[in-house]
Amino acid sequence: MPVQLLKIIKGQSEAPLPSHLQKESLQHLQEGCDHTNKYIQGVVTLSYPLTKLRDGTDFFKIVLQDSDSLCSQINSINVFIYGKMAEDCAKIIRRGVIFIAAGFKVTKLPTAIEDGRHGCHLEVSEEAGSAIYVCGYSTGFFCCFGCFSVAPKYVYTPLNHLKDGTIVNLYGVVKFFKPPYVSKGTDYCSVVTLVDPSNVKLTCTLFSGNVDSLPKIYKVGDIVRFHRIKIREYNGQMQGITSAGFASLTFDGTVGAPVVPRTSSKVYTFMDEEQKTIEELRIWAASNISISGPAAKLSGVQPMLFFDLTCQLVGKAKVDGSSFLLKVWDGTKCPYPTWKVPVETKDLEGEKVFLHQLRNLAVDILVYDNHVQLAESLKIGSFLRIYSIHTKQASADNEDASHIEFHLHGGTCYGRGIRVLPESNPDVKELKVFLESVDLADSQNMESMCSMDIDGTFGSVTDLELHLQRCQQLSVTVLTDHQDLSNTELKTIANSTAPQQYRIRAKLRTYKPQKLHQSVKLHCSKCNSLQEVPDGNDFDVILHGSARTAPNPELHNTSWYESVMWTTQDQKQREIAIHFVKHDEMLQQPEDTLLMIEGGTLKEIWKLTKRFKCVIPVRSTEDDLELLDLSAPFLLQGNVKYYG
DNA sequence: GGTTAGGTTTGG
Repeated sequence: MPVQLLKIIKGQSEAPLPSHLQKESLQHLQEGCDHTNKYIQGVVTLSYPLTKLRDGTDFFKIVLQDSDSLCSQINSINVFIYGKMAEDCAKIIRRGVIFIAAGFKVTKLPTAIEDGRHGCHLEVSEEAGSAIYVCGYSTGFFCCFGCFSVAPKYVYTPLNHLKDGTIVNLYGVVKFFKPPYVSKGTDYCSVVTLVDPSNVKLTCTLFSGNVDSLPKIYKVGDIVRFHRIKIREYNGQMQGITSAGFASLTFDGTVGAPVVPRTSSKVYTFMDEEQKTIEELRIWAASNISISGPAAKLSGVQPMLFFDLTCQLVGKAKVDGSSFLLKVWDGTKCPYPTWKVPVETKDLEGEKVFLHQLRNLAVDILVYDNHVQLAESLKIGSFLRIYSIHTKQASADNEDASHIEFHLHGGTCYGRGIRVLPESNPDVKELKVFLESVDLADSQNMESMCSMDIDGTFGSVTDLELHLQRCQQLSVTVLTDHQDLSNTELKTIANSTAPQQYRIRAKLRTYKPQKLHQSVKLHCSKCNSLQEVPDGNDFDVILHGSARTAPNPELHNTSWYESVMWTTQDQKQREIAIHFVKHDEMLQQPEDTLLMIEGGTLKEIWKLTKRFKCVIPVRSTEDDLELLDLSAPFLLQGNVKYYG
């Protein structure tokens, strides 16, 4: 955890500290106690110049005053900060700032105790897993808690408001980028084109002697925050260029992904406001930036195309002055025979046994010219993204079989280049899991699968290829409206907050309702359950069930209905009762009559609905007539059925 | 502080 600057409002840090941390007061600090989940907060009343210890470690000492116990006898403590944190803190800590530390070590002071100071001191370092938060700059000397000025507030300029000759701060979504490469001058260079909701593009040319201080962009759609970028006019367009003090943060552009900045600077401001900006830009980008489909896998390559490959480096070799060989794999099998670059075994760096095991899965990528220097520096086992690899189909003169070659040509057009991905990268995490699942023994028996006819007939087509082919097919149903919206991945939509407008292109897997009558459901407002409306068959089953209860003669002929009963002539000899409901103690004409029926079949009920106004299927209990199962209609009127 | 590059692919 680097040193972070927080903003202060009324003495409270605005960006909340990790919730597991509890504040510890100075009085309760003791050597040997567990302070894992504690933090200490106070005002810096003294700071000493940054020095080096005998072993070269940077060392920075401050005195911290516990603002909650100003009156108590012990209200301050020495804090020793070591290493990189010392260097970082020395840059930003002044008398009067609020200092918060977690993950500290409490050690007894070997020296005499000064007035009012704690008998112990705190030790803080990156190695010890400490985290430091520094809140609010104070311009003057010590002042009372709660009246600090606010950390410098940054103003961000939308891309449509940029003016020549200014130095600005801005946010943008990466539309295009060239990963850092060695320029012909003294620096690394990275070209980044941004867009923002103003729909204005800005191409920035970023230079730095330190490759780590250039933005860590891994893919189009990443979001960046640039501080102190100079705006100039070039060829009639605004252009961004690094100025002194340029700093950047880069964020994954995926909606719903954690908002964690990728940065090289240990000290940066990042508050709730920034988090909100990133989340808003992600949602804007989701429907306004086309992110080139799913990343290609080796199993999905075709001859004559350019693609970005996320892979692991398993071997490398110098070929000649202007080209360098990288052997990589991504766990999938290229469906074509691949070119093997001839190199002497002694020139090949990499685990020999592993390379042999991977002989059917690893591919040779030849990188040229300006990429050689970077390729040479790569470590075996590292995870890479190689941008704009060219697949070339070629047939060797002395062989009949054609093969596919992978080239990373010289130059940086279209973002050609190589980038090392950290293990924390989500794509790397996914790749690692996949690589671990690959059965190498199995892959070594794949020689025969490798044979592919020259005319391009598929010898072995993996599921993934089939999937890709399906995705590439034209849609049968084409939405003619909303052409202005670009397509959004379903994953992005699932992670977004409603309401939003999207356009999708997707493969139909299933649909509901399968039958039209299922588009209406029965709903119970009490238990909130939904049930299918029974079709004719279901109703018949319910009627059969209720027919097992014989009509109860005691319930016949009451003041409000007259009953008729008969037994069917068929073998089943069902008893059927029909109760004609009276109106004003009078029976009505059939077309005005409401009747109740016990023991009827579906067919018989249909017939009755043709003749009589309303039919209610019922059954007898000991002392009353009751409706059937509520999933059956309780009232039939002509063709209309009423459900409970 | 200045230089580099200033998006638009394919030779090996």
